[in-house]
Amino acid sequence: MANISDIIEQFILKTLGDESQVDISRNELAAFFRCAPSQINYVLETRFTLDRGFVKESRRGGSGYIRISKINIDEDSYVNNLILESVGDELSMKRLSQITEKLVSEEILTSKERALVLAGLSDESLAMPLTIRDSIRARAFKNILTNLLKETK
Amino acid sequence: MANISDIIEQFILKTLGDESQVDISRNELAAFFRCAPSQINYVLETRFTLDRGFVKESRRGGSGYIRISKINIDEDSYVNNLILESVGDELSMKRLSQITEKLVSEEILTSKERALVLAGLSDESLAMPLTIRDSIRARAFKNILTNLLKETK
DNA sequence: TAAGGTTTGACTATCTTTGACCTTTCGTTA
DNA sequence: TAACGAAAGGTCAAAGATAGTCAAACCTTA
Repeated sequence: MANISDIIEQFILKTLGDESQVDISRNELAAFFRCAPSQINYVLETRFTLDRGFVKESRRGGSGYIRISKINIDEDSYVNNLILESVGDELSMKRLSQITEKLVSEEILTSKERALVLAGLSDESLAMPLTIRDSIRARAFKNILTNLLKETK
Repeated sequence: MANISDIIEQFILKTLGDESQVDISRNELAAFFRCAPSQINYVLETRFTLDRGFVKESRRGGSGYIRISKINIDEDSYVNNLILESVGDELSMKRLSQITEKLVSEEILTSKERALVLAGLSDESLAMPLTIRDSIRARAFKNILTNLLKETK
């Protein structure tokens, strides 16, 4: 963990703290970390994703900014939305990892439960052609989520 | 015992020492031992296997790494035995249900965790030909159990 | 000397960093 | 008030940095 992207990610998370949103200046941040401004976009794209529970808005021009907000969720409707829309017909391991990360932070899953899900639906577990792996994973994960809704009640 | 693979194996074991995990850099190690980088993969594949109690993760790109973790293979002989012997190469839903029931009664799994596993590995989740479904399920379940050992540690 | 383990290298996949060029917004000035 | 320029942020592709895969060549050993 010595690459600049991880460091910037940590910095932003720390800046966020318990707040639900934070405004940053792309150029200032880039200057502070002595990196290309587009590096900031890269960090935002790869780490502050919707799957991890972040939403971004921004504005250009004088006094422009990038605002990062944590989404706050109603448990059932969040899980419902995952099942009905967000997950879709194919699910990569990477997305699964991010989504379950968010579920843990919302205490919908424990981290042990997350680990079980990740292990059970890993590429290694689903030893089959790439073409169908992601669709099996999507289906299995949606089944798990459906089960979760049942449990809650 | 003078081949480079054995030497690298010893080196990694020594680096691990009492720690439960260690991160290595494939290229650095290869350079240090003046061997092809893929030699490192060979050593990991043949010597740091699940059966011997190791789990690996890795990341590519800038500041990539290979992380090797020891799992607690002797301590939970019941789970370990399931992995190595009882589950086998094929696993029906019925048998999975029985085994996980037992795991719940042994308090190795909570009933919610059991429900997640059953949902994720159900026939419906694993929508594929019967001929391979049970073998995929066996493999996935063994991965889950292995992970359980990792958590325990 | 056949079988199986080891070594190597070419090719591939993934993640990160950088820079050139594009677009939007705002304030100023003719 | 339209035009312009400065001050943001956005996009994209190339280059760099790692790790993974696979098969051929090589070596050891029963």
